[in-house]
Amino acid sequence: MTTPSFPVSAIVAAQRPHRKDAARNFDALLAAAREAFAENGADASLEDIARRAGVGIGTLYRNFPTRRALFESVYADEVDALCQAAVEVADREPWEALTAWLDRFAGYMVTKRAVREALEGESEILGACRDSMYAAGGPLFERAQQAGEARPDMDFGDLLRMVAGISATQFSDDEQRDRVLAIALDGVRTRR
Amino acid sequence: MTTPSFPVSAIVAAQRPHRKDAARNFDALLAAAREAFAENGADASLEDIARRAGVGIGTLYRNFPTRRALFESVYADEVDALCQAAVEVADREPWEALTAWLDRFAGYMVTKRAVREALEGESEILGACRDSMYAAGGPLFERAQQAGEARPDMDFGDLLRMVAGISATQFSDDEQRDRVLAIALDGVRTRR
DNA sequence: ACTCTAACGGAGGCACCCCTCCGGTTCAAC
DNA sequence: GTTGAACCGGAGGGGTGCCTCCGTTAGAGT
Repeated sequence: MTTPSFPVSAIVAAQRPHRKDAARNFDALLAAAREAFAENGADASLEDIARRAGVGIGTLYRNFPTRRALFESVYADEVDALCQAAVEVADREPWEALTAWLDRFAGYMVTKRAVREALEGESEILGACRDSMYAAGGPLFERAQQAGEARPDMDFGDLLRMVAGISATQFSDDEQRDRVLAIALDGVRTRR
Repeated sequence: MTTPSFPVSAIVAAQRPHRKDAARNFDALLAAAREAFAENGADASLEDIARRAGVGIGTLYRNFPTRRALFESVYADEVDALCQAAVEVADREPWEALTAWLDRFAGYMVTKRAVREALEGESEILGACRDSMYAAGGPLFERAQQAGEARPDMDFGDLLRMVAGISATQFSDDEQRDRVLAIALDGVRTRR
């Protein structure tokens, strides 16, 4: 949005320890945390995460002094992937590109309900994630607007929250989720 | 939906104790629980609820043996109010009646995020709540469909989840929430 | 091979929550 | 007014989570 976008996961990579065993533990912790956050939401037990990683609780705290620090690290590269997806989609027709990216975005939200909370939180890296996301998806939306495909009386933030809200909801099955999302996106599309 | 609708709060009223002090505590507990659930979601601390009600934890457990029992009782009359609103709105134009009711529904979702979870849970009274809600709102939607105002390729369950999802999301302000909701509902409306 | 420093793991103190149980209290019926 | 049944409050035992601290271990540089 305002900030230039760059791979937020680089910030995390910089914190990866140099020693071999330490690096291994660092990775195991991230993997375990990713699992745990997906299963139990953002307030998963830290002790459980250490257990899953086969690591002492002390090691967890040494690498990630706060729950938030761990949380941020976990999602940095998911956000990167999302940004990457925006690039891959850029050469399609405006509306098609936008919806393709939003589908991808929605796909994340289903399992990673925690990402959603991150969209609001205030912090160095989480802010960078949000900025990256806006920088990646925003232009897709604006292009659709300029092509006259998306309604002009809303902004990208509106759209993102709409999609986030819908995809975070529990549906009876994936079909229902897709159906509802498509209907809502119909409301975003310009009438002709 | 399938079950006939009747005031679910009557089920709760039947469990209110007869003795004066007991009845007072029962009411205080419900009020405290309503507050706590609104603030902290469905997993608010039971001990905190008892504290707020100025009552021992034992009293809470005597009246509501499980967290779920308390939870159900709290929301029964909110659901009743929602059903009542459907009646009040029934004499307006089909589309206008539907959106008016959905606005009311959305209003609940903002604060009472717990109601949303109730929409899925399985249990005697929670099931009755869901049925009541469908019985109240469903006809409004079908009327709009028959009037050619709402698209025919979706059902009331789709609509409810869409609105629930959007309103449960955190927005920067109420205006944004209303704006996004209106856009999504535009997708529900038949094109002309 | 040796060292010494960075990293390890988990015990332990604290806080919170759940739920049961029981001695004391209060209502209401007679 | 008396009385007994219904109701009360909260102490207490068990569980889980958070975070710190420190004796032990193992990698990296020489």
